[in-house]
Amino acid sequence: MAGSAAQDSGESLLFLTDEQVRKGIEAMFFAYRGFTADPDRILEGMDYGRAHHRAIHFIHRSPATTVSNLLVILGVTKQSLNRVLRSLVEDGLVEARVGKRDKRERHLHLTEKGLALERSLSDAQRVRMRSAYRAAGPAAVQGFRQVLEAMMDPDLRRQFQTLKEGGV
Amino acid sequence: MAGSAAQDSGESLLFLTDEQVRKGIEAMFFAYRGFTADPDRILEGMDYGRAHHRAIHFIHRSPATTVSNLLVILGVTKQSLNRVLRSLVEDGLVEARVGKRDKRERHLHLTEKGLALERSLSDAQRVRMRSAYRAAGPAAVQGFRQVLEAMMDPDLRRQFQTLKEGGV
DNA sequence: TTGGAAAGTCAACAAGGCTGTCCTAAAATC
DNA sequence: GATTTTAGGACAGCCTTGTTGACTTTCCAA
Repeated sequence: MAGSAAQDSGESLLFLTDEQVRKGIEAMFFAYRGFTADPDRILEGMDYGRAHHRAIHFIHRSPATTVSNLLVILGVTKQSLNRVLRSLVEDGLVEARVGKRDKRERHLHLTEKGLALERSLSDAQRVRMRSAYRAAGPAAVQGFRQVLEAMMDPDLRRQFQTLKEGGV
Repeated sequence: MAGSAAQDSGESLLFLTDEQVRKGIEAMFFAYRGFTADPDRILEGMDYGRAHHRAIHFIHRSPATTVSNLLVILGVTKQSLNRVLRSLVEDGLVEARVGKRDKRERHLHLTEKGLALERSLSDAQRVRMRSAYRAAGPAAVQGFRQVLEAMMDPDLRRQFQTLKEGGV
């Protein structure tokens, strides 16, 4: 049966069969495993995990960000993030500077040591990303980004777009 | 350095700036959150989590699959999977039938109750997928699939492609 | 100036990974 | 026929990373 179109209301819907969608779901599952595999390998053995990687990534991404900011971006509870941040600060990868205007806030920065780990993690992840991009081609990459963006929760999409502008 | 093209060997590489790649990484992170959000909401409150969802998905996907098969696909240890399967069997969502040719094997099937939960989970996930696909358009969807496939580990890619053929 | 909200910390618990070990039954091999 | 390998299950204990609940410090506004 292969190409049986569930409904045939014009070619704009033709591609949306349950089969297509299910394949997309599984592709997402398997691809995410690959996506995290390289950093995971680097972190295993050190006392860190994926949670530390995420914190490091976004602190690098938005230096001087506050803990609350990070909470929103990462979507975890502050207690959960706190444990991760504490170990990073203790190990001298992250510096938490008390805010000048608001002393309740802690502004987060990577130290030299933190920057070095960040670089090794993101290098590993970029190698895979880059080779996937190269294999798929520029047009595919654009489609990839469009679908991912459409898949996000609206709140997260806004977060993503803010970061996007900030970084370009 | 921001936008410096690391190497400039023709326009086929030009788009691969660090910025582009970093955005892809973050898009992947945020999109995966959205991807899992709906099933997670359904499962919370029940005694189940994402691990149960994954097992249910792939048992539904490949009925009569064995425990070993599932281990390979899910990429976890048998101890970890066993805990999940045990609770699903106890609760009457999954049936484990002793193999006829090889009595050591257990062939896994969803019961009516299991099928019902599978349906509600995959419906929720498909709604989001479908609307992302619709928003991005057919060409984008193809690119999306190409990049995801290129991002997988070769072993996982083979797993994925096997499932893909089986299902069409 | 005081009471509430916001930012952050500490403690304890749960899910779901992991390793290691031991066990049975069945199949495959010698 | 005896031995080894394979499929699967069970139990113990550990780690990471989520969660809630209770607490302090700081800020701001009534």
